[in-house]
Amino acid sequence: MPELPEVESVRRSLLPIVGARVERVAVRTRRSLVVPGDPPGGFSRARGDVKPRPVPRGALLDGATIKRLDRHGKQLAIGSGDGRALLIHLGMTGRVEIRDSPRAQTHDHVVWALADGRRVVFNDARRFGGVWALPDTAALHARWNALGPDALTIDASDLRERLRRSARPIKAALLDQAVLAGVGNIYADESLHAARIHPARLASSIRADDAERLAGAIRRILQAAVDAGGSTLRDGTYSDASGAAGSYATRHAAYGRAGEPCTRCDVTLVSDVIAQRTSVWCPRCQRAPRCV
DNA sequence: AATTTCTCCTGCAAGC
DNA sequence: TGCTTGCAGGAGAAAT
Repeated sequence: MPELPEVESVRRSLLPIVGARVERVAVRTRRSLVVPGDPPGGFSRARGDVKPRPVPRGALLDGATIKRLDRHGKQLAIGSGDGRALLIHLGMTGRVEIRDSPRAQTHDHVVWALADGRRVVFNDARRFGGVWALPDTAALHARWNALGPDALTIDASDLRERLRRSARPIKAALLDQAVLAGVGNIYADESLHAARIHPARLASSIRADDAERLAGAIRRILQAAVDAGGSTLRDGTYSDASGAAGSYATRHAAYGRAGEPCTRCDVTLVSDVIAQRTSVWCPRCQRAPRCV
């Protein structure tokens, strides 16, 4: 499942399309696309029989030259340089691929045909992801300003300030993109394990020393995962734009390891649902809060 | 206002 | 072998 390291790996692997011109765009699944004027939450979540609006010419960068690739948290922006941008959420199973072959694949939803013959494809089996057509830089800034700071550079005092007034489990707060942008279920469990913090502890109980360990763990783990090209799980769902898998899954200490020994103390890792997400932790290293 | 629950969707694994 | 069932989960909307 793509989180910050996977999205950053996708961004880097897409760099070879900077400078290319988009000749034409094919929308195969309108529901994976949101253009200005679509209902809140995107066309796919509209109630009733809402007729999809046509996609305005140029909204998907057709005719434009790709100038920049940016990322904030788990969101990727492909910009044309004149302010128009494509904002891409990978959701659970979303992929952006550069292909030489024109052959369509199952779950291809949007295809950008470049003037040099390559194709950039948004493919998403589970369709939790999508592409947002943004008309100008203000639209992109509005979306990204609504998110917390990028997790790769979070500092301890900022993190603590953001958690201080929250009566949720720390796990829920870390998954909230308005608190911190980029952490999902894998890296939340990895960071909490490294920082020795129980996932059910109240966010407001995080003290300065906890925040110091947690912010440091988040930055260190995310950077290591970026360096490894992200986490490709056994199901193989994730790979970058060139099809390369990431190797960080071999270094997971908590995620997916319930029932296995803790890498730090050998005690068997346990698992339960916290904040509506399967969570794995070490009952010795990450001490439980009183009422759990 | 803050927090939790519901919902979307498909592929895969386990069980019979 | 082929069916059913359960599970995985990001994040917006709806409910509490």
